[in-house]
Amino acid sequence: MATSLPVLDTTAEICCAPIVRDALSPENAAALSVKFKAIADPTRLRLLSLVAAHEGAEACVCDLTEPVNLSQPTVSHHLKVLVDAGLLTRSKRGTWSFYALVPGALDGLADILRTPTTA
Amino acid sequence: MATSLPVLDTTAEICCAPIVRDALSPENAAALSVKFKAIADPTRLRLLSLVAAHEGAEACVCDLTEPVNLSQPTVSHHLKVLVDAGLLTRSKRGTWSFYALVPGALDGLADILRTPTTA
DNA sequence: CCTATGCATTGACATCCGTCGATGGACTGC
DNA sequence: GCAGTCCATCGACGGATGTCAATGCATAGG
Repeated sequence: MATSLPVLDTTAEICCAPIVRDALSPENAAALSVKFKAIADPTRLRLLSLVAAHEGAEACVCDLTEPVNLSQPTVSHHLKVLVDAGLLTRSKRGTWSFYALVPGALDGLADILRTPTTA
Repeated sequence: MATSLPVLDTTAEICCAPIVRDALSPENAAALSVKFKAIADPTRLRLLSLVAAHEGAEACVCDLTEPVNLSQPTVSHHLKVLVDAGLLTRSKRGTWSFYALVPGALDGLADILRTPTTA
C-alpha cells in the first residue's frame, strides 16, 4: 500500500508558523508548495468558489462543468487535485460525487501567509 | 508603453472578498492565480522566507543563492517572478539589488483564503 | 584604464501541467 | 436485462515552467 517513492505526505500537518517568521526548511517549503500549487490555477480557484457558494456548500461534477466551461474529465481532474491537496472532500452518494470544502483547510493556508506583526 | 496584449494587470487591486463568499469571476480567478502561482514553488517560498528573516528585512541575490543552493540566474529569475507578482520590491543600491517584502501583499492573499464565518 | 564583483537577460533543455476525446465502470430506472 | 446518466481514468498533445551555462552590463576599486 505504501508508495515505493518517498512521496511527500500531503496529509501531514504543516507547521502553521508564518513563513515570514522564520526561515523555511526545504521540506516544509515543498509540502507547502503542494497546497499552493493546488490553488494556483484559475479553474481550481473558481471550483473552490463554486463549491463553497453552492447550495448546501457542496456540489457534484455535473454542477460545475457548465460554469467553468470545461469538459467533464478536466473538471474531474481539477477536483482530484484539490482533494489530493486536502482542500476538498469527496463523498459518493448514488451516481453522484459530491465535493465540499475541508473545514479550516484554506484558513490554515491563510495563517501561513499572514505576517505576525503587521507594520 | 502599454502592452499590445490585454495582459492581466497584476498591479491592480484584486477584490479582497474571500473566494468562498461569492462565486469567483473568471477575471478575478485569473488575476488571483498569478499571485498564487508565484508562491506555489518551494524555492520561491523559501526566498520569501529568507528575505523576510534576513537582517533589515531585505536581502540581495548574493545572500540567497547559497541558502537555496541554486545558480545565480535561477535565483534572479525567481525573484523577478515574485516582484512581477507584487510580492517583493527591488531597490538597487550600488552594485547590489536589495529585495524586500511588499507590506501587506501576503496578508492580502491570506484574507482571500480566509473563510468569513468559520463553522 | 583594467579588473573584479553583482546582477539581469538570453537561449536551450527537460519536465511538468492543463486540456481533450475515448473508454469503461457504477448506479438508476424502465 | 437494457439503456441512460454520472463520473474516473487513460493516452495524447501543446504550452508553460524550472534550471543551467553563457553573455553582457553596471558599478566599485586599484
